[in-house]
Amino acid sequence: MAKVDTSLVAHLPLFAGFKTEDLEEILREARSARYPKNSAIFEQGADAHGFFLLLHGHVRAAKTTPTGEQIVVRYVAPGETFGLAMALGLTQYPATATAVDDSVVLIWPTAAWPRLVERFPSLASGTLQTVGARLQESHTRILEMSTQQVEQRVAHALLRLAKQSGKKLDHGIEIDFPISRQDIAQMTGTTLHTVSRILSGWEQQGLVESGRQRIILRDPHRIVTLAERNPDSGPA
Amino acid sequence: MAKVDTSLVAHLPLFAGFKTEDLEEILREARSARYPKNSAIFEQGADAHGFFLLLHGHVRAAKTTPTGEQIVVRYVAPGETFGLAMALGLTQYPATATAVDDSVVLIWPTAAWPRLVERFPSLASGTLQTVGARLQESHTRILEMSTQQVEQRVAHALLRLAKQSGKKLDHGIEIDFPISRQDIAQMTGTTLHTVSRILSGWEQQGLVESGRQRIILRDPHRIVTLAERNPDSGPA
DNA sequence: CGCCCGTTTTGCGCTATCGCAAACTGTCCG
DNA sequence: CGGACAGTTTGCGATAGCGCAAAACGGGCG
Repeated sequence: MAKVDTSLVAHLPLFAGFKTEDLEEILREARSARYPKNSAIFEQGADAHGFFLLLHGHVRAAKTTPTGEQIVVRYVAPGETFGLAMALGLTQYPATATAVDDSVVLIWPTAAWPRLVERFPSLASGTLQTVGARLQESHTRILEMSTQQVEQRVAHALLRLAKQSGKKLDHGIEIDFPISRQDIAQMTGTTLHTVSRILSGWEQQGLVESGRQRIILRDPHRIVTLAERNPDSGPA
Repeated sequence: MAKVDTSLVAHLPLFAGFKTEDLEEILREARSARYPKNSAIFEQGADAHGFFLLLHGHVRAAKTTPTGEQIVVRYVAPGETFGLAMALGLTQYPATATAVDDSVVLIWPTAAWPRLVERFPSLASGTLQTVGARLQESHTRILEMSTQQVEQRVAHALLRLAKQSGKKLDHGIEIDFPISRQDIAQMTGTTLHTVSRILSGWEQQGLVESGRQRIILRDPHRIVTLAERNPDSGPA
């Protein structure tokens, strides 16, 4: 079991205000693991054996229906926690987590959570805020799906991804992990076909540059305009 | 400031395991208030001055877009908390809360939260579970909006309402508060017109009985079938 | 008791988006 | 270097559900 350096996590909001020795105590309970690109981290419905902190890479959390359709719940960026099932009172993971890039995580065993929370109550409050933020995002997403057209939703999704995991280039912002049309469709409640058509259109207008599992926002500002555009304002 | 009887809240999951005197200490920080039908409890964007526990009645939490469209985030039933903004790290309410029936609530001032969690850490864990459950519901809702047709979504919504706030009648289950077609549309991401058409159809088939802001599920079992029905199974 | 207003119902044309199918393409592997 | 394949593009017909408009309804209040 590798020793984990506190410097890796000390700057995270969740651990803000912790003393180095406390951090060490917390990290002592965790082990680290590496997941190669496209490998499963845990499966929806499996017993929640632990909770995770992503150190490197990118992870997709997806939910599957009984009939096999999938949606992407979220993409996890480095520094974020995931697989918190047990803290939320579940015994099984409600979604499947997959590494979309070579990824490194810290894993705490489920059993460690009650102990840690008792010892460090602020962990619970901190996690509460994290989960609260995710709840807000979910509500925003529901609002968007209820009131906006597909093009606007895709615009919002890309902007969010760019903000969370965008790499600045001189000619735009690149989303810093492999993401397919299908993935975007599953984030926005549409089909890969429609996403493809939209991106093709945007590409022609110079808004984006994209290829196989790769998207660069060339003109973020105009995409913001698109995202906020009232559907019936202005001509075609 | 009225004294609040612990027996009102002692049975709630959030307070399970609390000693009577602890409960009294917690309740001492709260005051109760009554909101008549259709009155606002707090507005989206207003400073979060407190958090709430619903004792009697029913409350609708709704989110409004900049352009004025609304969605219903959820209906709050007696025994549930709402307006937890500050516990989630927000300083303003992310939604508007309205009493849809004459309602009675307990209100804790925002400032009491840090004190209470410090004194009773299990409040944080308990709230975490509550919020976690809501997050799951949100994800389920997103999944439904992404993969199901309107009729199925309406079926699911009504079943959920019936489960949460259904009153058993000998000829079915009645949703125990006033709810309009528009409300249901805002819960399922559609229009009141479509909801009206669907309910009309169901009424003819004897699945429901409904009227002005009133819905009775006459045949819950068949509605469950509808909700689970694969869109392309069976003829029209 | 009758009026008024919010709610519900219903018709009809429209279109955004899906669904299917087929062709295309960039990458990785052998 | 040449598949083979996953991912992408694109065309085209079908349709669920929207948007608008108007009428019917039902309850509460003066």
